[in-house]
Amino acid sequence: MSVACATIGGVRSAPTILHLDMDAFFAAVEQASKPSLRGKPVVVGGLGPRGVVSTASYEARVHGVHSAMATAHARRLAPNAAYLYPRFTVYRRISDIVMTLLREASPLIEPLSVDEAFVDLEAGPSRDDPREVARRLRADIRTATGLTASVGLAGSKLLAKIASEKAKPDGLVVVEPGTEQALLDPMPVRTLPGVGPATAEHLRKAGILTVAEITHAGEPELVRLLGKAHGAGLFAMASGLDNRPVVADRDVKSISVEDTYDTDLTDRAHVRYEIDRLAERCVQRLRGAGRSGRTVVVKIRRYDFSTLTRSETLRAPTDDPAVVRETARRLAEAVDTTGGVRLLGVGVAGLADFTQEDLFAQAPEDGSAAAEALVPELPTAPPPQGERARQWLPGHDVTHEEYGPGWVQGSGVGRVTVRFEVPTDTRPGRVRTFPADDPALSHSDPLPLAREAAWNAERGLEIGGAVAEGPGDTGEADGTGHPRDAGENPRGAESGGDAGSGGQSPASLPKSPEGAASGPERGTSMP
DNA sequence: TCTGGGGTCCTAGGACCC
DNA sequence: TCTGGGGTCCTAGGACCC
Repeated sequence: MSVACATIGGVRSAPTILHLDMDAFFAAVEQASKPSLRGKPVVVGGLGPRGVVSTASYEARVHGVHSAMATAHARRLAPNAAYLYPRFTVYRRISDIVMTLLREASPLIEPLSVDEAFVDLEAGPSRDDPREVARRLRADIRTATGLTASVGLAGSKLLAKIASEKAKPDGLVVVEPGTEQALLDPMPVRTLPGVGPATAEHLRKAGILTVAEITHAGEPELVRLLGKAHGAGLFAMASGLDNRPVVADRDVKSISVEDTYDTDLTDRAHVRYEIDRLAERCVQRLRGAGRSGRTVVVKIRRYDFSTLTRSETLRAPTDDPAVVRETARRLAEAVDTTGGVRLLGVGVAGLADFTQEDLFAQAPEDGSAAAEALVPELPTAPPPQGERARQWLPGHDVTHEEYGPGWVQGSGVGRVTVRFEVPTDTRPGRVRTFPADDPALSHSDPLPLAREAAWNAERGLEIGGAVAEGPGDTGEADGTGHPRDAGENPRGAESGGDAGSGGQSPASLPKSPEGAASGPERGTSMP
């Protein structure tokens, strides 16, 4: 922590901690990419029977749709919204731009997710008023991406975060030193980080509903109610005492992958097949990060949502697919899965900093294991379901030989509907329908946003895809400008949502070999 | 139509060691 | 052969966050 600033009671005397949060990030990116969706309700998330909402645009929130809600529920609330699978590669690209701009304000930034970060302005080069820095940042982000961000400025992380929440959407809120407690006192306990449904219920039973009531109860009472760490921490927060520094470069501690299946897995061979594939994906990500790990973890969620984990710590770290697979298999096989399994996961923890090349150091009993490990054994069970149709996921990018670039609006019963428009268009593009197996239609890379392309050019950066002039020009002019909701950002996920939860069960669709990180994956949409 | 995916941190009991 | 006490590692589960 910088020494340049005096602190009083755990809060700086100047509002030099900045929290930035992009507004309805995934949905906003989709609207920037797809002119026909601007001003309209957009919901991004899993689209399958067990999908949940990652992000709803403000137009969709008006109807009561919010993050972490079952997508099926959202469809009932907002049947006319556009429902799209996430495009993580695009979000990450935009995120990189935003983080770059933040780092220019101060090298001490702590990203919390793709769309959110703390910045310690005390560590930055600027002697300007933090308010001015924040104003400039918001303007620069809008220039570079076309998207809006909300910013909170305060003397602590706690208050900066609360402030950015109040600032949404597209605002800036500064917590002036000295006003902290007056701001906190009337807020519901759920406002504090670390207070979720369970803790809130605990507190409610003790008659504690607001932050002020936490401080009034006193620290011993909180410790009694919630335990040492949680109780004491919460009491400090409620009292406005928050010394947590902004920490850059937090180290990853575990890497895991998981899939929820559209229908429960009941067959043991099928479970084993899926465990194998998850282990493979997990190791790919592990290796991609240049890491290895000692502890293999298997996660199983049963038909009744009861969730259990089994883990085993190896003698040495590994990134050997065979070792992870065999360990995961063994752990999974020791669990009673009669009744069905709705989710399986494989993870690796206890990460070490190197990629394990020395296969002999970790070979299992079987002497041939080292050799086998070089050629990862593929899952042996047959793919559970037959034909692999081409997958046209709503929201994902395609190109037609004749009509050019566009995106999948919907698919089903052997057809796919495409809207031909590109981010730089100012009017909605035309819609056309094709046979699902039309050879003229193919998947394509996402195009840069309109502002993104210009920003990249200005900085002399390579663009992730040519800026296309869209052939599909004119279209229905329907600009229904729904009013912007001044409402708050719901708690819960703005990230996550693997496209995979949708449509077709992951079981029936082998993952793209390059792993979970990118692009269209699996699932089909049957509207 | 219930309830995603990727993480972090904390607790608690037992093993094991000194 | 009345058995203390502390530290660390491992495992499992739970709460929480985005």
